[in-house]
Amino acid sequence: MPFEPLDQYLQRKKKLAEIEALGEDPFPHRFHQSATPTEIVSAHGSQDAGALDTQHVTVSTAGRILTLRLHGKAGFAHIQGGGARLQIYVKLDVVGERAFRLFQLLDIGDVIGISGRLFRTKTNELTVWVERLTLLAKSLLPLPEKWHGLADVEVRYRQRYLDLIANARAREIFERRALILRTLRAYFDARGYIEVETPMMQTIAGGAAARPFVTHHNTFDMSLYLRIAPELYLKRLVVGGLDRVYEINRNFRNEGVSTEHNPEFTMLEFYQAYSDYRDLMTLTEDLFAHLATTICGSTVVKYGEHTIDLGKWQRLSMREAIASYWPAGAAPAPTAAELASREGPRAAAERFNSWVRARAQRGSSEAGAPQAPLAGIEKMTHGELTGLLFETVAEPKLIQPTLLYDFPTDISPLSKCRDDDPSLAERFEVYIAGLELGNAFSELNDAEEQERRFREQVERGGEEAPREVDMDYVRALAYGLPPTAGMGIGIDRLTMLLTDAHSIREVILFPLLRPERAASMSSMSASPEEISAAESGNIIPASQREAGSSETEAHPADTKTPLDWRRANDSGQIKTGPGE
RNA sequence: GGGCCGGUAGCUCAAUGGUAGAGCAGCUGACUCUUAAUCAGCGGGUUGCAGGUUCGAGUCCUGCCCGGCUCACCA
Repeated sequence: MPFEPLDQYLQRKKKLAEIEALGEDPFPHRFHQSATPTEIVSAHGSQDAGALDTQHVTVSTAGRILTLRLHGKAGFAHIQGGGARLQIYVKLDVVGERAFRLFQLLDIGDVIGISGRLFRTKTNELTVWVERLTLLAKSLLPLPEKWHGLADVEVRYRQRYLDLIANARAREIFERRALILRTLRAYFDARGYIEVETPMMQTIAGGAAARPFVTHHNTFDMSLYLRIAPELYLKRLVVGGLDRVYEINRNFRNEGVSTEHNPEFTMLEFYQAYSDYRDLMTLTEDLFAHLATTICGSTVVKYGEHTIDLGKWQRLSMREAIASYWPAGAAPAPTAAELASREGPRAAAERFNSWVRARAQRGSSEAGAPQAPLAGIEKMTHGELTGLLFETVAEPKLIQPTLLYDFPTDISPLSKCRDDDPSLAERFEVYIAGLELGNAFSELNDAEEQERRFREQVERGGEEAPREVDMDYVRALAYGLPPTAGMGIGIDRLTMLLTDAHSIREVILFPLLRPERAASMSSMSASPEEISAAESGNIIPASQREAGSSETEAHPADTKTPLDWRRANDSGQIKTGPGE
């Protein structure tokens, strides 16, 4: 099926036919590389012309053509392979007439194999003096334009392959993401953890407060949820004697998307028996410093305008954080003691709201300040209010690495509480650059207390509360879970931090996007006249194309791709009109 | 879902309400060390979609679609 831009697609089809007429196979099965362009550049990039000549280095390599400069009976091109670019020089009297004719029929985007010797041009660029040239794959669609590269954010995400070809930074981000994963695995493997995989499809979606995705299993005729967290399964494993486990895998939460949220995201969770959250604070500081030095070469990393030292941490209680980041206009700032008191958080939240409302009336808007008052505070518990105040007032301000501790117990249903104050949980979160990167606590291992908290959640209800109590988990605890500490780290956000990326979509290869519109998809298919024209090598000008196929163009949704269109409608993925 | 910004040739972008343009990419030709190659010529558009105002709309109005940012949602 031809794709747009049709004229260029057909033009390239025509060249393909000419190449076949030369007796060349446009899609040969194999080609032997002695080295990739990247390897050649790193091995010989520093050798001067004299050294290259005396050593007479011959190479056989392959890659995608990114630039092409023909000069009559010779020409230059750059090929890209393994991430680096290498220039090649093709001369008629070296490669012969047939190969040179092939060279003239090549387009930017074609994949070729070449062999020859290395030399340096007049301008001292490392270049292959091509002796043999083979087409390895014909490209039928033009690559993004060479000056500006690929800038359209939507195309970069939808057609990530183009982003990876055109933007070196895209490739670097995902290479670095792989390095982060390797480093994490090595770190935990070296400390006696075993990596495990637990169910992604669960009958009860637990371990976090989030709306799950629902699916259906045919044979058992039952609903299944895509997991929102692996937590409850990993702790079952600790009950089973796997004292140190970790899992790196996807979680799914049926929520909105933002620069920090994708509905599926990758999470590291690890648990270690005979430990508590203090041990994990120490581990966190060590782990982040280790990651930064391994991946960025220093504990100091740049994130946008900020310079962040992952070797220096502050520890702050949630109440201290609220008190110290309280906006000046909403004075007086609550004290930690006030926030600890029975009505303290509510009074502070009301003070905050009246400030926001008054400011809205004055019409003043300070940069970065919230525009809407806190919603739903009437129904919130003491702990929920504290958590909300923290997120509103302090979280965006936590740029330097911070371990935030003393979470309210009533927003921490899976944590042990402090011995000296049952309203506070033995829990902390990791904040860096205003991002929430990690969440850790001493795991609640009292089965009866856990069951009580679960029942309370179910009774309180709400969209994000579990529908039923996971009694098998409670039963597992009843067999005895050693004192255990556990932690989750968001891999996507961690990658953002270590690659200076400011949207989660930059670090996820294929982030969730709204589906492409049916109408625009149908424009990618061509009419029968166009296809036969393509086969005969004739190109129909757009003006005639339009006239010749106007009947079918008039209702593309009905006539071109009826199945796709109806399917999209049935599933409600595409909005078809007002009022939906 | 709300607010703000945007959608013009394949790409990056122009165009007081008055004939839709440029560069790159593409095509033809010239050119045996170029690299944003150069030179000469050619083709390429339902200005996101649908209405409205107007003698006349890329431009103004309304609705919708799509994207980005942001707020809300999201421990």
